Amino acid sequence: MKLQQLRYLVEVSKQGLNVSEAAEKLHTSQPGISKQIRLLEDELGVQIFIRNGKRVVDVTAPGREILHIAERILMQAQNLKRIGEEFVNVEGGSLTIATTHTQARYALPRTIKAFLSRYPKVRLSIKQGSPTQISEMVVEGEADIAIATEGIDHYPELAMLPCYEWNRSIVVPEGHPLAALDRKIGLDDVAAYPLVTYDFAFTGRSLINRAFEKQGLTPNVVLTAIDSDVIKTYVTLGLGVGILATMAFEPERDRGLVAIDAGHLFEPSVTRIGVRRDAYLRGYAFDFIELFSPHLTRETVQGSLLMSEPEGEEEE
Amino acid sequence: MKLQQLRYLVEVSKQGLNVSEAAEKLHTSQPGISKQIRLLEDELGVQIFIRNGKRVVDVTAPGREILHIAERILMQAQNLKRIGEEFVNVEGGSLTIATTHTQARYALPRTIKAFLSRYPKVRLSIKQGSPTQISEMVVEGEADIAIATEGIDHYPELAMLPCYEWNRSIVVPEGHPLAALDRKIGLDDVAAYPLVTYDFAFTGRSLINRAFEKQGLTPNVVLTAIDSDVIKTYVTLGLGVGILATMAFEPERDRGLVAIDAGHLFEPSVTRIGVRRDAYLRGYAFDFIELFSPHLTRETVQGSLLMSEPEGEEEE
DNA sequence: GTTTGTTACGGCTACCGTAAAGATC
DNA sequence: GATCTTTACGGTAGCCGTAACAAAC
Repeated sequence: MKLQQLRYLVEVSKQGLNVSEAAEKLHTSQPGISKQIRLLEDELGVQIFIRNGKRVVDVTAPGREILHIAERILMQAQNLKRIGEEFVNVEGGSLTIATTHTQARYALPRTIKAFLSRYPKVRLSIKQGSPTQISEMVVEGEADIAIATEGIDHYPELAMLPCYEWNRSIVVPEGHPLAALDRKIGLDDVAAYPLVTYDFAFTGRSLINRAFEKQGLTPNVVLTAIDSDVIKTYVTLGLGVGILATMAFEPERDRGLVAIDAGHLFEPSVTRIGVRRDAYLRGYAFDFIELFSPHLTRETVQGSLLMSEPEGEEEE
Repeated sequence: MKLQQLRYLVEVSKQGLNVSEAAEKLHTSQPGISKQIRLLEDELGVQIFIRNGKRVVDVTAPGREILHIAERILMQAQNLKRIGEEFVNVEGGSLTIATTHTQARYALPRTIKAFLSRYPKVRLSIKQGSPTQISEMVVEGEADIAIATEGIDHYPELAMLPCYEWNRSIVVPEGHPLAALDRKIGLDDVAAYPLVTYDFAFTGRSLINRAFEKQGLTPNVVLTAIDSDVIKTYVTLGLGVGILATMAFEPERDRGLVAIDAGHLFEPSVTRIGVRRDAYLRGYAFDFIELFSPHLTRETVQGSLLMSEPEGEEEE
């Protein structure tokens, strides 16, 4: 049994059982892959792929288990290389954070700044995307750490660590009737105006909808954006009332706008850090997490990684 | 990076950093091992072994982590082969139980009988040893399942699943004064006679000592044995009073002896099943566990395997 | 007919084992 | 001096890639 054979196997599965594409991705020839997979099947004594004549059409039952374990082996082989890098160059290396606009724009800058001055030699890169994209980046190994709110569950490979809770605010232009309200604002007050808020795939948008539904209100959402700056821009233009994360409102910068706390209108959201359970994290990655959320020490994080991984059956 | 290199690495470490012995164990040449380890070190960019001139004297810090992961990779490669066997021959295969005399003699026969009639093609073998030996057999992969009482903790590689609690009995020859006692037996009654009980390394012997100590009594142990049959033999000969597991007393067979329940004198002991967390268990292995302890279903066991593994630093 | 997977074959890498030399105890 | 590890070197297994063939959509 050789590691390459496992690599071939996993890649073929990843490419939708297409040997040719797998060969291209791995910069090698189809026949090589075909042969090595055959050899592995012979050695293990089981068919891994079901072939219809000469076409790979499915994975056998043992094949599914074998693929699962093969992935774990390859992941750990990766980890070996990382350990090497870690010790060769304790301070240097790279760290990739996958996150949403809101986190990148408002929550992370403080952490990033502290991290960069502590580890000037680490090449830090940030990838932006939807919560789903972010999770997949980490699952695929394209990013080391995911930071996002909601929308990230059923990935058995990921451990999700709660960082902090946050609430929402209603944002209106100065002089807007809602700003002059002399009582606590209610959902019905908000629902009376056209709304501007996050896109559906993002930051607990479903949570906002639920809050309205519960009171039998149907909000009139006239614009959905994936980032808070766009929302604020259109609120300034008078297009409607904005609902966004409280942290995304900066009084000094956002002149002309007024924020009204809406913590009592919507359930708080929880921002979480996600990492692959079986990935080897560099020392500075743990420090990054701790800088972002001080209660997540290295010990806490490593502890959570090993807890009850649901035995998820992954379907394509 | 190749699997063989990892195999070499782990074997050298196992053989006390002696490359020559590792070569012999693996039926290959020393130079081969030396070279491959060098190549791996080059590839990873770290020294794994510390060499004093030409002699391997220690493992570096990164080396320890690398060894740890390498072992896991090899274990999973083993698992791949097992999956092969499992599916080639669902009913056949082998299962090795490591256990103590008491379990093998009194607790297991019922389970074994049921198992053999269910899986007549499985080659079942039982290895006997002290709790420590048993645990090591499973850690080393020489046995699949350990069954023992106490004395098995700090092995981070093993998951220990509680099976049942049991109590002890005092065993005396017929006509012995303790048998005629008209009140509940006390520790002081027992301490008045010479005692025959388990060897120190076994079945909660320390627990017996503690019970006496707590009451300020110093028991006079005249004979320690590693199996219950020996204890009963000497009790029959009048050498002293026996303390053994209640299940080890069989009224029909042990004529001439009387058992007195001592559940109130000593804390109950818990018998546990131990398996390697990262081993792949054949389907029938799960069935064996469930036959032995019905509450340990396949789901329960697999669940426990993944729980909080303490990050143990293993020293040689 | 086009795409896709297997078989056949040749080149070449690199692994393994033997032999010898260097180092440590 | 004995044990142990590394270096040097030759044989060979096996991996890879090209080319041709076969099957499926």
